[in-house]
Parts: sequence; C-alpha cells; structure tokens
Amino acid sequence: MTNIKDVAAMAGVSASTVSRVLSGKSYVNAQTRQRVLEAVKQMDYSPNVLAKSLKMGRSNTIALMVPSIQNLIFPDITRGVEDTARKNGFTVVLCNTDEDVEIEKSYINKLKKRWIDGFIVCSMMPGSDHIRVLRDEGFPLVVVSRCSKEDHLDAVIVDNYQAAYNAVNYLIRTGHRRIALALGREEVILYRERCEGYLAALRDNHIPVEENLIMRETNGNNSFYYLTKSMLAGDSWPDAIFATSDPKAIVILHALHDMGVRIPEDISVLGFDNVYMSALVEPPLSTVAQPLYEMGVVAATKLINQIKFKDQTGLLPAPAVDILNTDLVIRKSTR
Amino acid sequence: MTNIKDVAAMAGVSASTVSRVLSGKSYVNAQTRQRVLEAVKQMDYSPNVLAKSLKMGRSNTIALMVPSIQNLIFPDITRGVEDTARKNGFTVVLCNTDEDVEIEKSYINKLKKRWIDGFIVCSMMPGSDHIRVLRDEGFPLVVVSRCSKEDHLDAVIVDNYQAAYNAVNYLIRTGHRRIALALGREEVILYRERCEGYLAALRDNHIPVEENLIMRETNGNNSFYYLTKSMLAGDSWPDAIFATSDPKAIVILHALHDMGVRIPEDISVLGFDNVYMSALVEPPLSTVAQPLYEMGVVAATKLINQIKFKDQTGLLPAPAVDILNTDLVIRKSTR
DNA sequence: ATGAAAGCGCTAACAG
DNA sequence: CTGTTAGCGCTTTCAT
Repeated sequence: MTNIKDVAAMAGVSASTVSRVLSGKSYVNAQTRQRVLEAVKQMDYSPNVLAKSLKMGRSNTIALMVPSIQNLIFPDITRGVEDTARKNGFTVVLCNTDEDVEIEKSYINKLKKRWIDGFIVCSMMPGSDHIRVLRDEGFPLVVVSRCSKEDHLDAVIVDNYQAAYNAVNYLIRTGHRRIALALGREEVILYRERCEGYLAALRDNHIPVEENLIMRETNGNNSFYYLTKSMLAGDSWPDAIFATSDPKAIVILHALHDMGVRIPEDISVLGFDNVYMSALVEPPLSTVAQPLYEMGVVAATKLINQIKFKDQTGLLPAPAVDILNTDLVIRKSTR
Repeated sequence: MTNIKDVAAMAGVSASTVSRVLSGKSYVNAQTRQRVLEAVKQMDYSPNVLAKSLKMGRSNTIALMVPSIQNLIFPDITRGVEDTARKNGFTVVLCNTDEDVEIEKSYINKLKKRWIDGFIVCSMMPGSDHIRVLRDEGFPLVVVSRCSKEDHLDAVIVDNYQAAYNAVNYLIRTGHRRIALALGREEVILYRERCEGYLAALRDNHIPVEENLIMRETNGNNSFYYLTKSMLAGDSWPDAIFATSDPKAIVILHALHDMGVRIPEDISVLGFDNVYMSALVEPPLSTVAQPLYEMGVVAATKLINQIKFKDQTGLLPAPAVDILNTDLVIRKSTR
C-alpha cells in the first residue's frame, strides 16, 4: 500500500510538500504542485485515514445508536443519517443497544477511544446520563426522537403532544367516543407525550378517560396482541384505538383480524409514525406521519455542523432543538 | 485523555511493560503486573484503538454492505452481524449502496484506507468484480445471499432453487394449477434460482408455463402492485401467486385487497423470506422462511474466523459455502 | 516555497 | 523480566 513517502520520492519532493498540496492549506509552487498531483495519480495514492486520524484527533466517523435496527422506524432514520454522512465524507458505525445501559456504555467507551467524531442517539431515556455527559465531555451529540425539555441538547423531534392531540381530536370529530389507547413504555418520553396529547384531547372534548381502555405495553409490541384480545373480551368495546406507534397498530390490526372484528366499521385504528409498511397493511393504516428519513438527514447535518464548528473554535455550538412537522394521513383504517 | 505513558509513569515502569501486561503476550513479574493493573484502574485507562490499529494494521472494524437497510430482510441480517461482531470486539460500519457500483467502489476504497479488517457484502451481482477482487487483494470477505457457484468465495446462502421448487410443489399438491410468479430482477442470482425452481416444479408436474403469468419487476417492489392489477385485468386468473420475496408478496396482497380479491379463497399467495412482518399482515403470509438473523451471525462468524486465520498465517483460509436450511411455513394466505 | 524534525499513542524487536 | 529504540503514516511547527 503506497504511502506519502513513496509519492514524495516519485515527485522528487518531501513528504510535507505532498501533504501540503493534498490539504491545499498552504501555497505550493505551481510546478511542484503539478508534479505531485501527477505522482499521486500515477500511484493511485490516497492517504491512510488511520494515520491522519491519529494525528488530527478526528476520524470522520460518527456513531448511530438505535435501540434496534429491527424496529421499523429505524431503517428509515438510519438511511437518512447514512446518506448524509456519506455525502459529507463521514462513515457511520451502527450500534444496536436494546436500550441496555451497559451495552450503551461499553459502546461509548470503545468509540471514544477510536476518536469518534460524534454521536447520534435514538435511545435516550430519562436516566441516560451517560449520554448526556457526552456533550459536557466535548463530544458532538444529537438526540433523535426522544428528548425532554430539560435536556440542554441538540435534538430533532416532532411535537408528539400536539400531534397526538390532533389525531385524537380527528377521531372524535369523525364520531368516535370511546377511544382506546395503546401506550408504549412510559419511561420513553415520546410515548408519555403522546399519551398526554390523547388525554388532553379527551378532556377538551369532555370525554371521560376510561382506565380500562388504556392498554399498557408489558413486553414489546407483541403484548398488544394479547392486550387487545383481552380488552375486547370485556363487555364494552371501544369504537377506536389510537396506537402510539405503527408497529403497535399493526399488531392490533392483526389481533382484530383474528377476532373477526371489521376495521374500520367496528373499530377504527389510528397509528403514529407512518413507517413504510403502514400503507401496505390491510386496511391501509391511518396514521400520524413523522418524516423519518428527513429526521435522519437533519440529525446528521446538525451533527456534522457541530463537528465543523468544534474544529474551528474548539467549542460546541449552543444546542438547538429542531421540531419537524407531522402530518395526519388518513387511509382506510379509520371511518 | 490518559495514555499509556501516563500509566507507565504512575506505575513506575516503561510503556512497553504496560503494553505487555495489557496484551498478556509476555511474562511480567507478578508484582509489577499488579502495580500496572492498579494504575490502569486508577486512571481508568483504556488504549487508543487508532494508534493500535495504525501500528498493527488491524482496526477491529468490519464493513457490512447492503443494498438498502430499508429493505425488510436486511435489518435482521444486520442485527445478526452486529451482535456477533460486538461480542467479538468488532465494530461494524454500515454501507447502503443501492447496488450502485460507484458507491460500492468509493466505499471500498475509503474503507481499505481505514485498514478495515473485512467485508460482508449482501449486494453481490454477476458483474461485481470490484468485490470479488477484494479476496485476491487479501481482504477477508464473505458474501451473503447472492453468490454463484463459480465464485470461489466464502458465502452464506440458502438453496433457493430447491426451496422454490418445494414451495411451488406444495402449491400444486394443494390443488393449485395456474401459478403466477412475481419475479425479481433477473440479474440478482437468487431470483433467477427461485425462478428456476418454480419452472422445474411446473415441469415435473406437467404443468405448462404460461408466460403471461410471469410478472417481471420493472421498478422496485411497488411495480408488482400494477403488474398484479394488470394481470388480473386479463381474462384468465391464476389460482396462486408465488412471490420471490416477501416484500413483493406484501405488495401483491395489497393490490389483491384493493381489487376485492379474496385470499386465499380466490387466489393463494406464497412468499419467500419470512421477514418479521409476514406474520402480521392480513392474511398472515405463507412463506419460505430463511434464517435471516442466523445468516448474519454465520456471516460475521466466518468473517472473524478469516480475520483471525489471516492474523496467524498471513493467508486467507480456503473459502467455504455455508448453505442454511429453509422452512416452508404455512399461514393463512394459501388454501 | 520547501525540507527536516517532532510527535499523535501504540507495539515489537533488541538489548541487557 | 524490563527498558530503550524505532516506526506505523501522517501533519505541522520551525527553519531555511
């Protein structure tokens, strides 16, 4: 593998000169510059990134931490991140954490030692101080999806409260009264916010909250299969179910089909996310669309900006929260 | 960030001694060993991976190249790869290539310069010589899913021909005669093999091949929406559709629902892959199951073995093809 | 405008 | 058993 010295030798200059023409940060005589460029081309030389990183303390690598790439919302976000990273010369390391603090910590420690340039994390939890400190330690960091107001962190999110409020309001406006909620783990802030939107919409429409219409996740999305069945085993059915994520909604659709319930005639189902599959299930799922791919793009862009800013000033820019728009898309699962 | 010299100073030894106790490759006096270990713990030291990589020519990083993580089969494979990599101290760089040769090449070039330890590629095509040469150049390489007999490469695949043959045979045995085929791009070897299995099953059962029952992908999986509709617009319907992948089958289900076709009463649908979603669509999809997660695990294991072998001998081991078992899982989309 | 030299943090001969 | 030295490939003062 040809290195900078080989090129220097061929061009009859020193390694520093080669470095200079390649970096373009310093003036080099036009003639020697040409000779160097030629040698580079001849030998098909490109610099050893590792050596460069070691010297510069910059690796052009970013980490993307997700709970699991198998969860339908993360492939889209990931794609947005990766496309943006690639276009900017960055490489992305994928970390599945299963929201396990130990795995997260061990990844973080390992990556720090690799001079990782920054972190995008989609697995933030209230107790995730090991993540919050990253910024204090000087690491560029952007949090996606899950972020509470108190966190003084760069983030890209949607207004979960308002989106859920609007969604439930829509359900009410279209004649639903007994609206069940499929609620994800409440430690996850976005589920809590979506729940609050649901509650507020009911309240503002003078509809009483019925505790037995609230299904709480016990053990992954599949728990809603059983929760739905047991809710419907009771005597009073809901006329709609608002699911706090599309994967949950899809499981609920499945349970409903199994029970012979007609959708939306008997029960409407409304999801949240608009993952790609939502349009393809039967009936096509009405849902609150988040711009998942774009969230990835924005997150990566913000992170790269932080990195560049830090390059120049040695400091991190003040954090800013980007709130992206949601969109209620009505398909066939609601009447 | 504390380095090996700091530790050495604290323990009152030289850097090499610290290196030695940490690598464990050389005997060190038990006492000094203790002092070093203590210093390491005190300072919470862990080595700089970059420097180590530069020195050793090994980065403990592997690349995973997929067409797109948004395709439902890749999250599972990816998860298998990543879990296995992590357990073995490797980090994975995710590369979405859209099967674009230029993107693949640019990734490969970049990663080589990073001393990437090896490649797992899921986007192999007949013309992918830029990938095949990787092995010749000494890079550990394992190909997943797409691999032709002539390639003298490490690979993990399933027997697509036989699996498709069995699947179509099942359809015939259960009373279907006019079996349509939803065929993916024929450059992709696995689709060609699945097609051949389909053809052979028909032939062996003395069922004539009807060219107008073969739908050929034109523009992504969604093209099967229109292909299905236009096939059914003709006068003679199939009584079953065999899709060469689950994402295609799911699109077909969607088209069929749109047209009011009953599944499986009017038409049976059989997929291939058994992605997670298959069990959740309506009706739950009968399909040929590939062990996707396991394929990722096996691929990563094979790659890591190659890497270790190369470490010790300087050579790559002889390539071997692992053929994993498929399984016909019958759910509700076939009668 | 260019070269020499130092050093990023680590490991591996080579001495002793 | 341990320290000294050199060097992985690059960038960046500091001289010239």
